[in-house]
Amino acid sequence: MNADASTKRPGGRSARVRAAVHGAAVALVGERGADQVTLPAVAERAGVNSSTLYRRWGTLAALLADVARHRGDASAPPLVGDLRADLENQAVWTLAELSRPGGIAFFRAEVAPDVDERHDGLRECLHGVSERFRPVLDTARERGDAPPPPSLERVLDRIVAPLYFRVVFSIPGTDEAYVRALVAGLIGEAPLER
Amino acid sequence: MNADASTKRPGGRSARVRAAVHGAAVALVGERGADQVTLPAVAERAGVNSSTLYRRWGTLAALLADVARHRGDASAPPLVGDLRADLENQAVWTLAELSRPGGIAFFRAEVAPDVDERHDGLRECLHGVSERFRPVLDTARERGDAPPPPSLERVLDRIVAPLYFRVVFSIPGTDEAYVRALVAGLIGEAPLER
DNA sequence: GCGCTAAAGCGGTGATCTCTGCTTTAGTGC
DNA sequence: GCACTAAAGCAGAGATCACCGCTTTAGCGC
Repeated sequence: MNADASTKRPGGRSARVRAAVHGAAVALVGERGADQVTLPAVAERAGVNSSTLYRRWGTLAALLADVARHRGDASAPPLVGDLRADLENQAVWTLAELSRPGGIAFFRAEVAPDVDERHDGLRECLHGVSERFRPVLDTARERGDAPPPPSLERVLDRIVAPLYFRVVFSIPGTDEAYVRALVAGLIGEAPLER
Repeated sequence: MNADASTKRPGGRSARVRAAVHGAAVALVGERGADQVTLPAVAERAGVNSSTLYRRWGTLAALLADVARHRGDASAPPLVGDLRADLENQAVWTLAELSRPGGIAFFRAEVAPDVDERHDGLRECLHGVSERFRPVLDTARERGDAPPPPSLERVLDRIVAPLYFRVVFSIPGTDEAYVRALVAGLIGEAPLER
């Protein structure tokens, strides 16, 4: 569970192993699905001894959760200062992240861990999503936008939830245009009725 | 894979075994979580030999998908002929079904099966949800309701998706009142702003 | 360079799972 | 009732996984 890159010895080897393992995990989950992946399999693909994985991560769920956490760090789009644009950007990025090979698999992994840790994984995942949208709404409110921005809860219901739902069920037509329609439906001047 | 109750010999014993296995699966998933359940464990709880499970279902995912399919058959609420009431009833029932112990676990099981069958499981699950709401909209349309009912896609986005999302992330306050607010937000005369 | 030590590698062990050939039980049609 | 056979039970083999003591490697501070 402690898998901070910055714990004790972040130098060469640990970091290399970490990177190799993360890469192998992403690859395997992408091509087999999270259910068909085991720690030994990841270890072999990464060219690393499996005992290392058991020591550093303990369980597959913990490893996948770790991967998910550090996935797409520092790639989130910046705020531009316009509510509609920012909502669209964050939503499009969220959609893209979910749609990446194994995207939902990692989402599921974070949701899935053993019953004890399940709640933590869930909270963390939801927190991550929320924190991507909260600044958007906060700055809009501080800016004093004409119609005050919707609540975070509403954004989750009207934008994030449909995205997750549609990606999980791979409903066709879930693209950028659809995201824009969702945003438009939420903050008014809905152009196209879907 | 083929697990129709009505294949070759639906008589006494097969049906009993089937029921025992389904019950054991529900119990175990409910108390341990789907990840901690194995076919031998289900077999033992059901008082059935594990080879039977391997022969009839093959994999845990297939078993759970089978259970999910036959879960809550014939318990869905009837149509009363009023769009709002019917939407609310179906949505409340869906929420209740998802919230049952292991509810999301079974949802996930249907979503999860090995990559080959994943698409089938997904399609079937989505189809099941859709078919609960489609009649509601169809009858409303045939009835010639004043504002025509929303599209099925819209119902999925605005009602079903938030429910799934909130149950998966166990967001508090996801109850009957919330469902009514969702419906109200969709078909107009939204009473309470959330 | 040189020790120090965190972390990775190696090998092995017990437990569990998955699957299969054969036997036995018990519905179903006559 | 009685034969027929689908389906369940039994037992065991092979594979894999989870885990752990010990050894070896290689960053890091001096």
